[in-house]
Amino acid sequence: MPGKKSPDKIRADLLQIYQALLDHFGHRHWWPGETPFEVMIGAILTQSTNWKNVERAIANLKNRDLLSPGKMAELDLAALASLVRPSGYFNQKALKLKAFLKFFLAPPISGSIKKMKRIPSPLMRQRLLSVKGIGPETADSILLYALDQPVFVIDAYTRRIFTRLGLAPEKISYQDLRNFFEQNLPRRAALYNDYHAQLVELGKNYCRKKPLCAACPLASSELCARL
DNA sequence: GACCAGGCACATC
DNA sequence: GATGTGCATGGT
Repeated sequence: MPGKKSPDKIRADLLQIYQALLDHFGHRHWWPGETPFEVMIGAILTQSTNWKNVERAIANLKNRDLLSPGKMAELDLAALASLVRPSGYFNQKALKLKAFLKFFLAPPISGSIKKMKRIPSPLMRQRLLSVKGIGPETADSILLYALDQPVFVIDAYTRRIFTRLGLAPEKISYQDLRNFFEQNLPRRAALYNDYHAQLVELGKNYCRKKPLCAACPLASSELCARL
């Protein structure tokens, strides 16, 4: 990060932003999902999609008792696509789910979250990225929210908010922005978990393309460059 | 009816 | 490496 600010100042700002969001929204208790497997499926389904629509898709699977790796793997592609239809891009997502299930059920993971957790996080990330349909954000969401690894998830909200705050250039790469957080925050999965969740909440409610700055929880903190 | 939502793969320059 | 495009439902 190009910065006139000292590392100490950057770290203080990052923690101050988190605290302001935590005070305003309360702990977010993410990820919304009952099991690590459900979290991973949700991570794929939520790509560029409103979470409400993902919930409908997951409900379709749950209501038919199909939200399990074995049962989903047995479904034919058209049936799976039909079930996840509400989440949008349903043909693409059915293919992505199939690719992930194949990866998840095959050795060395063999359908075991424990085995997944045992694989060192950078290697696990690399393997997730090799699955068609899993990109950087989805891989990191799985690492953080399903496997409890201290990996900071970057999404469109994170980029927009930190650009607005003047803390990141607009065209910063995924990896550079992720490094910015991981190098300036204590390496704790629980912190990364709720910090990202807070940013999504902020992004959904205030820091949209048309800024709604007046009521933003960061307005009074004098952190937002738009104020 | 336009715009947006917790991306990604692929083509092209 | 940067930029453009297809994928698609459902809410505002």
